[in-house]
Amino acid sequence: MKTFSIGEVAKELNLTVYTLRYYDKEGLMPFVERTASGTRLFKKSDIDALRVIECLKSTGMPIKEIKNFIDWCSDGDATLKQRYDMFMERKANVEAQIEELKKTMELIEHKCSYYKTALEAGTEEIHKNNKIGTSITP
Amino acid sequence: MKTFSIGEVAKELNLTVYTLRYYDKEGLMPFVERTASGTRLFKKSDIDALRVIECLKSTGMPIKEIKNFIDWCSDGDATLKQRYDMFMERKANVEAQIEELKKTMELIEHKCSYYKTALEAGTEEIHKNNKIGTSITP
DNA sequence: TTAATCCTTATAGTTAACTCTAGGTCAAGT
DNA sequence: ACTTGACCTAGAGTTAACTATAAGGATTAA
Repeated sequence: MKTFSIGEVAKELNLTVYTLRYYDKEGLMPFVERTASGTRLFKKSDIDALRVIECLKSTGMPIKEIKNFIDWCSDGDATLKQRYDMFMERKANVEAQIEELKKTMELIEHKCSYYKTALEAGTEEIHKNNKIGTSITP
Repeated sequence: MKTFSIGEVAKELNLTVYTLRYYDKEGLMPFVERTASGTRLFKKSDIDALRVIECLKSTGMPIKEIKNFIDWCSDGDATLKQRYDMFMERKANVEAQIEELKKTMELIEHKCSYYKTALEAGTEEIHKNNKIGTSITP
């Protein structure tokens, strides 16, 4: 079976080898095998697992919690419920994050048009006697 | 004009007084006035400005960059272009973040259904002979 | 007036997630 | 044989963003 070096995996996932070794140290990759002399041998499935880890990371999940999940995976079917619950919670969490970003977007877009108008007028003064709340400070 | 104490502002914005003082130290609130004895007096407009700061923070903007923006605000009309460009860049950035989260969401949802099926079957084995790529490791 | 409850500064400590260095091993090429 | 470059570990250093502590000053309520 084809295997990959830590350098190859780092390139593939846009991570550094330092980061991968750090993840390993934190217990995120107990499944990665080694040669007799200690060099890591990554399988295709290990890279897939790392993609899942990156996915969880991108939801803002801290590494220690990701480790819990990895441990549950090693523990087998007894932890299916925990893992299901975890992903359901992640789902709700990501939905909330998207909503939050959409709210943020509204204010950002307001600022874009505020500055567009000001830029066209050459001065922010144009907004100064706007008292009806269409502008947001500053 | 009505003013607010640091404690009131902290409560209003769901921040701690430590955080607000930290922001001040980092130069994010040069507009906040003080009493003769040094106590901060926040105006309504200062709270609005802090909301904008929180908005920028929620886009993932580091505090040092937010400080640049605050400095530009103090510099007046000469910096309108920078500020406009900054918000346009933030807009693109937030759009990208939302897209990223939507991609993340797809994998998370896949995992939810993967574990739902496994949970119903009582075992992950149910997915083991699925070779057509509808499952994602682990 | 005295106690409580704010506020202040300066400075130290914490946490997460890297990021790097030093010193060493190993396999391939010249 | 030797050099090059990628790998290894242990452990130190970095950065951002808080978070807390110590020591003290001001304001209010009994």
